[in-house]
Amino acid sequence: MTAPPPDPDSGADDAPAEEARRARDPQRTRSEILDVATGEFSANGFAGARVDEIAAKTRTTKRMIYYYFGSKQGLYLAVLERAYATIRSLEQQVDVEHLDPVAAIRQLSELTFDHHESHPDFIRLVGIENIHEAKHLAESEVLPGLSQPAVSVIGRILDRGRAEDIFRDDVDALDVHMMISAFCVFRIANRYTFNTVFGRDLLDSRLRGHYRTMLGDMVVEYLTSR
Amino acid sequence: MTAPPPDPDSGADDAPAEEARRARDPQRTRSEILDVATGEFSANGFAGARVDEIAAKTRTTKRMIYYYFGSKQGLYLAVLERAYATIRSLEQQVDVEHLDPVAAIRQLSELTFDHHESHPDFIRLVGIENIHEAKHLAESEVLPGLSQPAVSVIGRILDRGRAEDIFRDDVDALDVHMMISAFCVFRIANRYTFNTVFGRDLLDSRLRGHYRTMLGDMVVEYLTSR
DNA sequence: AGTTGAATTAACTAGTTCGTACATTACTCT
DNA sequence: AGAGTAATGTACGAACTAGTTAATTCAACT
Repeated sequence: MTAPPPDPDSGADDAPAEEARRARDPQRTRSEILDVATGEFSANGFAGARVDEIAAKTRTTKRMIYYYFGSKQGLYLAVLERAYATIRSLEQQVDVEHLDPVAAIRQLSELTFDHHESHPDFIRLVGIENIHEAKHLAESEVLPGLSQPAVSVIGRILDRGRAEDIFRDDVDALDVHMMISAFCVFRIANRYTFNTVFGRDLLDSRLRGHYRTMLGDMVVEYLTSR
Repeated sequence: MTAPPPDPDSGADDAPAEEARRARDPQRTRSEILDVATGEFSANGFAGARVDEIAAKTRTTKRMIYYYFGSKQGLYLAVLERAYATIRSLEQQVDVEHLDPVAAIRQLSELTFDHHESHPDFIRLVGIENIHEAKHLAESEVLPGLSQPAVSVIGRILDRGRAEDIFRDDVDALDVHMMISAFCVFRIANRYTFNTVFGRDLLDSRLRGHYRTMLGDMVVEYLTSR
């Protein structure tokens, strides 16, 4: 039996007193472990990541990892959950109401493009989780209900576009989400093999603008055709 | 010092005599190891796959794996190389010359769609290799020169389409290849997390036709716009 | 038949890796 | 101040894993 885990969120009122001291700061210890673990898991996969290595890169010890997260799997799940929680804010940023449908869908595409580019760790974690057929993610209790907003934003854009009779009506919001994600994820996730096999770095900064507009064009042209 | 590895391809004339007997068949032993290893690596990742487990699922022993492939990495690379070699035949099947550009690019899209759907192992291996930043693949000596045909087929289609003035001219063959692959790969690779998060199985057989035409439409509409 | 070398098998080893038992320190509340 | 609890450090071990040593079997050739 391990000691009972502490309260995950015991008040956000972190006393700003004594910045220099670092002892006894569970909040910070927890998040520091998660930060390091995110990097290690995304770089080495679940089996490839080493608990000892994660501990070594932290200012705490391995004991703390087990104290807070119980097991390697528990830590991995916590990393996944935090990563998914981070992404949910994306779709909310789209200014759906004040843009016409075409501009809105293009903005959504570009926001997704930017977000994925700046969160490669998340994409790798998702890839790793898919190798394991999402069996860890399936056990998460905080995940459900995290995705509705993402889809409903797209749904509203589609509805408006159809009301104006400029969007095709044989796809739903999830299809569009998939289409955009596929493009953005592939560019990040398959960067290395693509470069090795075809000799082109999809993340070359000179190509960034090209691929960004290419994505927007692709989605818009597809939706407005017919 | 290990014994020198045998000739990888010493004649394909397998004597059909004595089907029942299985002793002393290096050709077969080798390929059986590769078959099992492909499954194990794609299911568990490089670090997660167990050499003992691979050996156990074969009719040979672990020593044979080291005899033929030298190391776990050597086996993994051999698996990768064989998987990539399998895929190269795809683009050759497109009937570029006898179809108009639009029909040709649609056929290519659908062939890619079908191929990826029937080779999930390959896609998972590529994903795993990307987690390791393609460092294993980079050491392959048989890989270079395997990808040109794939791209040149698309290049010829694009050229014809532009000669007829029906294709846009701000993308090259690699871009189109990327666009098609992204869609097909995402559908397979992210199947599990997508289903867990959004509750839709991208590989549901009832959705297959929908996504297949969606891909073709997407590529064609994009290329023919403007 | 006898020799040679490739193919195969079983048992072993040296090094990791996750997880824990136990001891200790800091903080909080009365 | 003192008791009780939360947080942390150290050291260790049981289980596992990649890779090896060494002995054995088989097939082909002379």
